[in-house]
Amino acid sequence: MTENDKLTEERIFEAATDVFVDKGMDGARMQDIASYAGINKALLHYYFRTKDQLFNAVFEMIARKILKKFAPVFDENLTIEAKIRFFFREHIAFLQENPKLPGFILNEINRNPARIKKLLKNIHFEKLWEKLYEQHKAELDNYNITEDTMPQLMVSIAAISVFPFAAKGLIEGILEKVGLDFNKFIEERKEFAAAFVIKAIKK
Amino acid sequence: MTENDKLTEERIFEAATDVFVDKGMDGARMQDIASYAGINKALLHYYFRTKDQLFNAVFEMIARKILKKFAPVFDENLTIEAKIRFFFREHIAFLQENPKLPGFILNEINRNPARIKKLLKNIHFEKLWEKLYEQHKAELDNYNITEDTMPQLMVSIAAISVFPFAAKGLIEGILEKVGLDFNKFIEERKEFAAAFVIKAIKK
DNA sequence: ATTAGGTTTAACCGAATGGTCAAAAGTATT
DNA sequence: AATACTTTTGACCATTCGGTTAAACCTAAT
Repeated sequence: MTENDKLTEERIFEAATDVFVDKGMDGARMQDIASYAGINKALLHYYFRTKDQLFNAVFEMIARKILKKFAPVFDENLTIEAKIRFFFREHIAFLQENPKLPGFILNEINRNPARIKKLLKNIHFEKLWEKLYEQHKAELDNYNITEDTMPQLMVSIAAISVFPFAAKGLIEGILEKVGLDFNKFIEERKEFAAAFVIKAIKK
Repeated sequence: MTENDKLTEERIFEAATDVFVDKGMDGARMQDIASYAGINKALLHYYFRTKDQLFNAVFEMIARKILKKFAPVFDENLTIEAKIRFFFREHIAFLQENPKLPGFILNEINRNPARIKKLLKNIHFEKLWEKLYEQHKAELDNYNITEDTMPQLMVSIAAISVFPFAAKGLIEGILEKVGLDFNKFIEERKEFAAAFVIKAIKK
């Protein structure tokens, strides 16, 4: 029973994840999720009372998954440059396996900015900030990184990693027209991005 | 009459633009657009037969508007560095006035990747490419730009400019938590981004 | 004043959608 | 086998939504 339970609920959850990520909250249909999970629509409401509830469960799971991917940046004991290389390699690899996540997340943040504030509440950026600073204090003399430009740098790094996936349709289209392959472009990007950023910040 | 015509149709179009950009195709409601334009819902269908037709009109207008903003990069007679500075200054300024466009465009591209291919059909990237190369042939010795890395560079530049707006809700939330203001962050970004990219590509 | 044209509206329609319900089916306990 | 409980289903409901229609309204020409 409890075994079968888990199976059904899990099947629903996975189906919901697929459909929501693909169509977004507004575009997703409960019937689609049910069909995709191979069950009756009423059973959806039996396990997750409303569409909102189901969506929230999916969204939170995905958000947690993503935040987890960022964590190593603050933990790993590496030099600045090694960390940058590590980040792009791991993060882009993650996005290669989940190429639709950026578009989904960005869109849903736009649709409901309040939700994200709730998620951010439990993260103490000042602490992470200080931790990061402590880790690399000695190195910083060799780089053009100040307290002012740090947020700019972080956003730029995120942008360089995430944007190609958020704009996949567009970039894929353009690359195709000049005879290039999106997947190869992404594969090369892991190295390019790291070198690019390192060069930009080095004194 | 024809004066009033223009006024009504224009009012509808502007209302539709606002609502579509805000809610996306799936989230937008014809009734909302009608109310926003101060007219009856039936009148919407009188001027634009279907929701799809209205949406396509809005989308194409916006796409054209954006592409126009990119054009100067290929025309202006400036050095590479001046062009990069010019681009970030102008493009970010444009996004400051239209902060919701990136999210809208990216989301709709995801929803219907076929549409973008149709739009790209009329743009000949190979020609723009060559034109750009001709313009800066003499300068290129001073920069680490090759045929291989050119697409990576272009995407990175776009990413650095567009991403903060596409992820506005998220970035705003994080900046707030460390006592920073999004608008100021963006204002400073014009200069930072240019310096960052120039430093990254300089030999 | 009447006619003819486009413009605007209220009322309505059918399909789709999120959600409910009562009954059926399945399972475990006694 | 009977009982009690959970899971699953088909049928159904209320509302929302894109879209239609016929009539009212407005304006200009005759």
